[in-house]
Amino acid sequence: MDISEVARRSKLPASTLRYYEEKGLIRSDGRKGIRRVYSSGVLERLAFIALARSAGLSLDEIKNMLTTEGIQVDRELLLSKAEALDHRIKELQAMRDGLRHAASCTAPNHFECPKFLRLLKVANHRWSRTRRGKGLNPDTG
Amino acid sequence: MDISEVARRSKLPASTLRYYEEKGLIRSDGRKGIRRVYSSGVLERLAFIALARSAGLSLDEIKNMLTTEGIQVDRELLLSKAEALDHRIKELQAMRDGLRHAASCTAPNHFECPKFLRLLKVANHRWSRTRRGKGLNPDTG
DNA sequence: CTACTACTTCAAGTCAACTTTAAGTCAAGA
DNA sequence: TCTTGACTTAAAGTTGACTTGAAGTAGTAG
Repeated sequence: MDISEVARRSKLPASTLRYYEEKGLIRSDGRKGIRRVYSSGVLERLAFIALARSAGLSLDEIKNMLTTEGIQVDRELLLSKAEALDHRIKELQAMRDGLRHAASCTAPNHFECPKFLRLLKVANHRWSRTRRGKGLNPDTG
Repeated sequence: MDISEVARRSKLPASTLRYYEEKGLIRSDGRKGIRRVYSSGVLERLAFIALARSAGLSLDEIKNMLTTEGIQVDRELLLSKAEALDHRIKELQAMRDGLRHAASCTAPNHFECPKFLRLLKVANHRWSRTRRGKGLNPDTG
């Protein structure tokens, strides 16, 4: 496959594929002249990267979970990422429930609604235990 | 409260509070001389913002969910955000399950493990239905 | 051979969300 | 009164993840 086919099948722009290669997340299997040639395995790899990105992992973190061949076998790392995701899932569930409640709650100001405040508090407590470093995860819904 | 107390209680740097004010997410209730004075309600507001941020919403999106007084009463908006969060939660669950499986799976290469690939595929299918615009999550930061 | 087009590299630009810096203000204590 | 220190503003800098632009190259159609 050439880069345009990978781009088409992965729905990523070619520039992103080059960028990922530069960062060491994927490899082209060789060149045909000056042009990159990819094997089909790159698509699964890109699918994994996309999923991990959408789960809020940084490219560096993702890189650490990958080898040239496949997924890193560092069980500790994998499990700790899974654990972190689990916390994040609970935050999102609290947020979702909070929004649904706010949508149906008749209180004039949600910041005075006990149920809403409780959801906020639960999530915030979890979040302060959970957060790493100083930044949040940079991703959108 | 002055800004340092809000900073201490919200665990956000004062610079962030000023930045949020500049962006219209929070307000100081007045000034004592040149200095900002806050009412305690700002803490709940900041808690909501923190939760929404950690759920992946941008400051602009969050701003749209807030009024000067509290949470926006636009049920449509709130419910659609909740819906989007629900999709995201399922992505994260797929990722988490994928990682846990990878950690325990004995296959030499996870990209050849049917169970792992199935998890990838499920998540990616959902993702392509879910994604908006062309890019992945902008992020970050 | 010439044109065309899809690739290539490298550098610079963009964006969100902050953070840092420089220069100034003000209330309080020695 | 002078100094200290926590605040203030406006502007510039930072980071991660890309994107864009300029200039060059290689396979192919005419």
